[in-house]
Amino acid sequence: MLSLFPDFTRRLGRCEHQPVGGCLDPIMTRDYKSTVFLPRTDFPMRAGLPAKEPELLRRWAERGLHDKLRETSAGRPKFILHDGPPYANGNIHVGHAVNKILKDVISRSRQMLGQDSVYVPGWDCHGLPIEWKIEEKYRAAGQDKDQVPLLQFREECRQFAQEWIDIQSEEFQRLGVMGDWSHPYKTMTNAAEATIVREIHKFALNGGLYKGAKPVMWSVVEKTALAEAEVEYHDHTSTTVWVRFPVSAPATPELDDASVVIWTTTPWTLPGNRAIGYGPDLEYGVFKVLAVAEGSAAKVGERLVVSTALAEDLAKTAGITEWRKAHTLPGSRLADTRCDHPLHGQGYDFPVPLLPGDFVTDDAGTGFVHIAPGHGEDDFHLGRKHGIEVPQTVADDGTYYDHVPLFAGKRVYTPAGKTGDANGAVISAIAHAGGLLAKGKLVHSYPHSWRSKAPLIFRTTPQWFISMETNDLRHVALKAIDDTRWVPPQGRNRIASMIESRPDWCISRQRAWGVPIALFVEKKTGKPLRDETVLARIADTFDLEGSDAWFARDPQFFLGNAYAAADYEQVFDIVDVWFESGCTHSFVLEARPDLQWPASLYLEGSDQHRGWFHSSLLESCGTRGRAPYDAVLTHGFVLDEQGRKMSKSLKNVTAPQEVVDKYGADILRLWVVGSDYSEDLRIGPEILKSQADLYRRLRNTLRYLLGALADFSEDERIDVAEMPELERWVLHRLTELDGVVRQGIEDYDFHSLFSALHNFCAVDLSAFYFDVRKDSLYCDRPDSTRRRSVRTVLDHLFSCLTAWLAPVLCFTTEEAWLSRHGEDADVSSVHLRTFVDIPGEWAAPRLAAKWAVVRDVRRVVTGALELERASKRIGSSLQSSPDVFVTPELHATLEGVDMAEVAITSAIRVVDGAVPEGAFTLEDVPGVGVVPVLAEGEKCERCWKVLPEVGTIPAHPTLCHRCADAVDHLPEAAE
RNA sequence: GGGCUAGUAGCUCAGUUGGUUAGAGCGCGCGCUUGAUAAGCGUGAGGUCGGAAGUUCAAGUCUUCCCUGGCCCA
Repeated sequence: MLSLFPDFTRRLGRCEHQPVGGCLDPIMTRDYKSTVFLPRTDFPMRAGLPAKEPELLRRWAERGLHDKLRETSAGRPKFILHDGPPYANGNIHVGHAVNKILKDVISRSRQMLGQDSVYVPGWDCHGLPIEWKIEEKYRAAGQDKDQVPLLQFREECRQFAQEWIDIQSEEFQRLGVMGDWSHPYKTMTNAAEATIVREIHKFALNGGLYKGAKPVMWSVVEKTALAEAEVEYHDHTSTTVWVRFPVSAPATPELDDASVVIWTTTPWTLPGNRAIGYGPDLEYGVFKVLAVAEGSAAKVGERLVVSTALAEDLAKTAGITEWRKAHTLPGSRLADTRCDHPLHGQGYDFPVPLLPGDFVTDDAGTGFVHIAPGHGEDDFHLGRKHGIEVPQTVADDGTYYDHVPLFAGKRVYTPAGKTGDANGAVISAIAHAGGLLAKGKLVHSYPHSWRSKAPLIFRTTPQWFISMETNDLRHVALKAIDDTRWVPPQGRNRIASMIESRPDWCISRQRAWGVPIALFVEKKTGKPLRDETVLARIADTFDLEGSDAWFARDPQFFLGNAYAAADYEQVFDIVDVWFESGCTHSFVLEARPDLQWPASLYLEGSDQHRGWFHSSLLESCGTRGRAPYDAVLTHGFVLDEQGRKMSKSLKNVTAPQEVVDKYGADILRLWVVGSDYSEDLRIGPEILKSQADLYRRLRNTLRYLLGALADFSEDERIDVAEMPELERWVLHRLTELDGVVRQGIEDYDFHSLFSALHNFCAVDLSAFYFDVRKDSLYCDRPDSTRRRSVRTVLDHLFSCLTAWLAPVLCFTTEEAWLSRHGEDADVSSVHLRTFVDIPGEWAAPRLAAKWAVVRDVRRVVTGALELERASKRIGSSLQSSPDVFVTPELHATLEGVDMAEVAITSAIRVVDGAVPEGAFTLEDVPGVGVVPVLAEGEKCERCWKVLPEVGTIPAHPTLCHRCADAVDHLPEAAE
């Protein structure tokens, strides 16, 4: 017998590509390679996802997969993930992608868990940013948008929104997001607008809605309020003044004959002063002036009250050269003291109380803040809290109203945006009255209009509010927070602390693109008309004509015959877009028969604790008494690889469109579940590359299964009881993973679910099970129990893995599924399946414990072989036939286990005995030692094992017994 | 400035009520295989657990302070 290998084998390998007749060896061996059952599949190793994914999307669309899903899952318990609407403005960014992918993974998981998971995407359409875009267009054309008819302007906004909805819809669908894309919801449809106005009316009817006032950023140049986003900050030089407010009613004797000193950068707000704020935790001093510098406005002998920490500064500024601290007072002692206004006796004769304010600090000024409720946020809230009226002093053009004593008609800012005469007039009047202690200049950051660049003022304007106290809204909302599941649980605190402290909800905006607060206010009483017939007529008209009707129709149409339009003022304010999106639960969940109220889940970025979660909660609690959701899940924000915010200037932006084009959506989806989205997520080139690596492992696992399962037939299937232990161990692992998968879905913990699956594919399957079973798959007789067992298990693996991975790798699993089952399958999409119902008999914990030991022993063997390889004594592990020395306990445990098979050696000797000197051991596997031994015999040309029997079979002189038998019983198909 | 939150190997993440030499997967180096081959297997190197101080027999884990990020407010 000639020793034909390894060279001969290599030659055979090369012969593949030559004409068959030309390479047969003269001594009539066969080309046994063709008798080996190698994996066969058309599922490519390289995915080509950017091209493949659109094909699958087309296939799903053609076959109406979404509708089919709805049909087949009719009657199942519903899972309703209610979509938070993105704003219909601009292409999607990676933050949108995270949000939508996460929603999709959750929705699909629930579907495959056996629920009817209906996802209806939606869009937020109204609001400022779209309005700007349209305004910009007119400005660019040199037109004033105020000249454009309102309805035409709104129509352009509507079209703009719709254009972006179409684009975003495409982009979302490209990510594989499954939903009712043919019937999304939009806040600008007639039905939505009608429902929104009905919800406003509910608040009007239940008394929650009231007309009040609120300070807003106001441009006197443009005569309009500005939203925060329209404001930019620039340096501005302000005139600052220190002003005495004589104490008129001291609550404590130390304040007798003293004056409280305030400091302000806006002297023009002093006519609007109604109180003084102090810091309850600050320390104050009463100082008696003993000497002053020349020209100082301070008077020797007077007593001034200021914060101790700022006294020095004041003395310097006011030219006080010597003073004595008469008393030290904690802020709390100032309570209930009243002062006079510095212009007392000239029309400013109201009391000026001292009020505690947490916002008062001793960083700058005097530790006292003059409170003008009409001209500042803190001022307004503090005044409101203490029942102080809000004086209206400045008109929309920046002049004092006629009713303002001394200063009527003076200007804060001119129509050109320059400083007017108001400051000077106020300062000189106070100086004349003896109230001015000092003045100066300050350069500081100050709000300006983004458009005119003119400085802004705070001005109180009439607005509509929803009361947090009427109908006990605050408490109802807090109770609703308690009754909701928050994931992660910190979300509960976050939103609760906001609800606890938030002021009433200002829902009015002076804008054009949105839903009007469609009410009539009776001129005589100032009260909104609460006639249900009229309100219903308004909403019903909106249903038919949209909210444009409010602007297009005669008000008498809505009022009907019962009221005269002349007696009522029609409200044209637009409702806050947060109120609109806070109503989605009504016009989507309640309106659609395929959905249900409340939602199972709301899922957005953590900023929505102040946004959509918040407004939806208040809206629903105010009208329905509970939250519109059972659970709320939040995710973090997407940062770059260094954990920095993405920005164009840093050039660290990752665009989802680019990821999809380069890697495919499945990679992006993998990244989402591979990240801990309860915290901020990071993305960038390196992270994407490693996700692509993870993907490759999963794809190749599916590919190997497909190849090994080629032509699998039901006849091959074998009962669990007849399977080898190794196969039963795999089934046990499937049982465990099934638990991990279901728990992960329940906890929305996809990261651990996913790493468990990946680990399983990499460690248990690829590195162990597949590697061990290649021999059986490639070389055993197809009708052998062992090979049939393997293929049965591979079939289960394929079935489980494709289902478990389908919610994440929605494209790849479908590709694999179709590759296996083709067009003929009863189930034409992996997404129409549910997770496999794992038979109870698969669980085998004791077997698992045993095989953990087997794998420990295996590690010692592979470790020993590695040394052999390193010293070039062997290459393939099949060239070895090691001796394994084990303790008696281990020996008993390994009873019945074919360690040669497990360790992929040609033979093995497991010896019950002490580890000999020089044997290979591993520290963490005590009682096991391996002595390498070269395998004896010849190499079987078919299975490559080195066995003594090779050469003893006359018909097949180069084969082992098993292979000779297999070759003699080749199935016809394999020939 | 306030509320919430994070910082563990190059990357993504585990680290239970404080308890041995801090783990996994990926990537990386080396070797093997060439019958999963732009694959597969084995093996190795990599961490002062953001920093400092403290509590303790013992700290990645508890306390305080600081640094660097993120979201929401002011």
